[in-house]
Amino acid sequence: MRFTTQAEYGLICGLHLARFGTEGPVAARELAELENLPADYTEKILRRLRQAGLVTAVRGVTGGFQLARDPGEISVKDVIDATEGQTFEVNCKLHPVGPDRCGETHVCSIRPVWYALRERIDELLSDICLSDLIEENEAGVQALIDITWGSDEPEEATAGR
Amino acid sequence: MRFTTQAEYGLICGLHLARFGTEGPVAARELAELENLPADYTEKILRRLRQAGLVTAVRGVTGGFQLARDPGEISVKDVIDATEGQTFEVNCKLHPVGPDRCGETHVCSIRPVWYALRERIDELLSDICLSDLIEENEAGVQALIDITWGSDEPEEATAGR
DNA sequence: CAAAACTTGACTAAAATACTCCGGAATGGT
DNA sequence: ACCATTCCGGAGTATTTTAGTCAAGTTTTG
Repeated sequence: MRFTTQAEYGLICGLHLARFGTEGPVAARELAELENLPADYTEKILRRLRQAGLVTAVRGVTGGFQLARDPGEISVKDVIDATEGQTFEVNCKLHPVGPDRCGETHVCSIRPVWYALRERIDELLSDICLSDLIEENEAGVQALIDITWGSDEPEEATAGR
Repeated sequence: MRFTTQAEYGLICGLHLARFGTEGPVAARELAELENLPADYTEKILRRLRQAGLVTAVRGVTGGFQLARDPGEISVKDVIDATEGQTFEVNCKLHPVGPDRCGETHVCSIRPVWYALRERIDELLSDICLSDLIEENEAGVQALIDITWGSDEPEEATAGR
């Protein structure tokens, strides 16, 4: 499983606005151009961020988008929820194997695994906010996450597969 | 994002074999029938589990599938890796936004988030094995996961056994 | 009032998912 | 020795999702 481009683009947009949107709104087309994203699609994604209340839009010739609140108050989870609807979808409801098997009444030992996973995913992603990622400092972010969440085992080398 | 049916079916198959495959192999068709899964698709998924070395296959009229090792030695991650290839795919390589932006050389503050997420997902899923889920005891599994991984808030811990 | 920007929603192409199907190749029971 | 039953591998297909475009409209500024 993976996140769609909407999550990724949404994050890129959010970060762009965190970086360059402090002095007035940034136009969608301009953002797309600077970040090398497809223009129309970017516009659509910014709209979703607005609908979720993460950014505000200003119309008119000097218009554009701005973060609705402090970058420290917008988490990665917020952005993904806005663009994809949710971080991790538990299949039980929307994609049940069978109505009998996956119904609320039926006991299923697999279900708690998915719910636990979602909890842990959301835990991590709501703890990382745009302000943490604002600097183009990959090692810094890495260190921040490691400090907060720990890598239980002394990791060897690096992030490769 | 969500897991595909292959992950879910794979887990169901694994659990079925853990439950009923102790005395000789279980035929794919029979398993599918009992678990209410599409027969041909189930066969395909069992084949994947075999290719990953999680189950063994026996041909012939009394043939079928069996777990290749103890249910305590097969994790949920093992099953998902076998069926889906991996648990969480970091887009950077296979679905890059742009070759420039996502290349190894380019610095990206988002990347460590995805790698950290994958680590945490794998941590949880490799710690849960088929033997943990063998009983149709949802509350028990819930409790087990809570005990091992904690729900930070020590509340409502109905230690159901 | 015209240009530039957001808004909505329909539309399309490509990819992934969720299957089926078929022609083998083993194998065990009769 | 047959042959029904099973696994094996891969091709094929229908549906859904993703990724992105487009057109018509509204708001705002110079």
